[in-house]
Amino acid sequence: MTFASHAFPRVLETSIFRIGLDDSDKAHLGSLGFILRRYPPHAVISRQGDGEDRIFVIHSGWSCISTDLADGERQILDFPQKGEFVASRAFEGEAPESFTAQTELMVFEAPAKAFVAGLAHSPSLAGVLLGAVARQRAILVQHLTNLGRRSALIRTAHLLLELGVRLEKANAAKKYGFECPLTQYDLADALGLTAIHVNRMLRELRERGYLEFRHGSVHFLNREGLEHFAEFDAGYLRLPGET
Amino acid sequence: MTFASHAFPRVLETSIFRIGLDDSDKAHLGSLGFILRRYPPHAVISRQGDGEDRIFVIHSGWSCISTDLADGERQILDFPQKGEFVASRAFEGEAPESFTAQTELMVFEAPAKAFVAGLAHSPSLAGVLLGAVARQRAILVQHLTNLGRRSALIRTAHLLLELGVRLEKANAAKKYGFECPLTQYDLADALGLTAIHVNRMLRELRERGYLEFRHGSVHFLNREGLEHFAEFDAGYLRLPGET
DNA sequence: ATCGGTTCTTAACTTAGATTAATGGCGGCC
DNA sequence: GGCCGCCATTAATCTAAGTTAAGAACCGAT
Repeated sequence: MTFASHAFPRVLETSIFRIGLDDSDKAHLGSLGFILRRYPPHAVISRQGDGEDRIFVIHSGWSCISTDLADGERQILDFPQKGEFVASRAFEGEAPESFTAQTELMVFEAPAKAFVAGLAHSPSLAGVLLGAVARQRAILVQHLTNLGRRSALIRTAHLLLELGVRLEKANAAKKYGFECPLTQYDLADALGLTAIHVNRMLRELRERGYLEFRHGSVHFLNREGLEHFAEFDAGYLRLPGET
Repeated sequence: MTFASHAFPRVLETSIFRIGLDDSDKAHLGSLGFILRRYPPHAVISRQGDGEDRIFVIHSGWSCISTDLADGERQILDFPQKGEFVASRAFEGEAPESFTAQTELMVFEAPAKAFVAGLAHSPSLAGVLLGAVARQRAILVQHLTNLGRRSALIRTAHLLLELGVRLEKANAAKKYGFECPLTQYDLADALGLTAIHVNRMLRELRERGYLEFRHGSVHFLNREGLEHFAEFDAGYLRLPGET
């Protein structure tokens, strides 16, 4: 009994894999070789172009998945949260994305090969994985829509609302908001803006009485109003099978 | 022997599913109930919010996948091409995206349930599906990066280069370019720009000697130069297993 | 306690892309 | 043939967001 075999089932309870698996599936998941690892802040866990063959389940801490551009800029694709899984292109081929820790980060890791091979023995696990992949896709699609067709102000609000809901689903939010160690530069790289403009947008949201983002935590002041203003509908964050 | 059972194997030869399947897998695929259907231009095949349970493989024609915004605008997510598959959220739950024909469109359709159930009996098909899903994700990720961090000019070039490569892989490109029935409004909705600005960007690309887009066809004049200018690297369009 | 780095904040100015408006081409249809 | 609707094209103007610059607040390290 390693540390991992203790902690892993516990994380599953609030994870993306919590729905649709019976005990034997979960036992099976536990046998796929997930081990718990720790990365320090700013550690690059996998770099764009690597031949990557691990899959990850977040245990705690913040990280980001990003593409790196030629001129040194980056586009952040997502901030995966506790219980969510990361497998940029683990299902074969080189990783077109980087995975970087932002705070101290604890993740469960397993070799992708073992994981994929394991799917053949557990149809319900395969189904749950497809559901999780579909949810990731929906998140990416909303992000893309944000960048393409929404104003900077709404875009910023939308991202913070989304993170709020995802953290709630992972039981990692507070009643009024959530802890968020992201800098305004991080937000800018996710939102396709400059950090200066993000600062303006946060001020605007504060002045309009929607939310405060100070000292590393987001505090919703008028969440319902904000959701309406940002045309935010959390439906896309629901897991298949979740009510 | 229906029409479909004739045409379907033939399309597979140039499709996303061409690699990694042996004859028995292909026979299995053929038994999943794919039928060939025709949709007229502008037909809405599935609408955002539908409980959707079909999956599609494009046979011929152009279509788009999009999200519809409250104010009547839309963000086009992708233009799926011959041999590629479409299954917005078919793996359970409601479709957060619309699927619309742009020209006359021929597609193979099958019930998602039968397809997903079939995966359990064919591990290699499941693996190939995961690969196809990973490629779709990579396309989406490039699109997102385009919107977030690239200029309108490069963004436009990048999209046209991508479509060129995808059509070549489907054996549907000409030596110097490809037929493209998209309007500048369609491009605008994909690129997060206005049609007027797309027009300016196409003129600019023409004046710089990179490409011409006239009378429904894209003609590359200096493809290598353009790929360099647009930082375009087709690696992300490769299928796992493809050389 | 002081220094240096990182992050936040604000103001002044510039620019890429949106908006508005107008024109011409082209194909379908009565 | 002439009308109508869609699409391409261009110019003039406006605005959201970027750029540059410069402090202030905060933090850890010496």
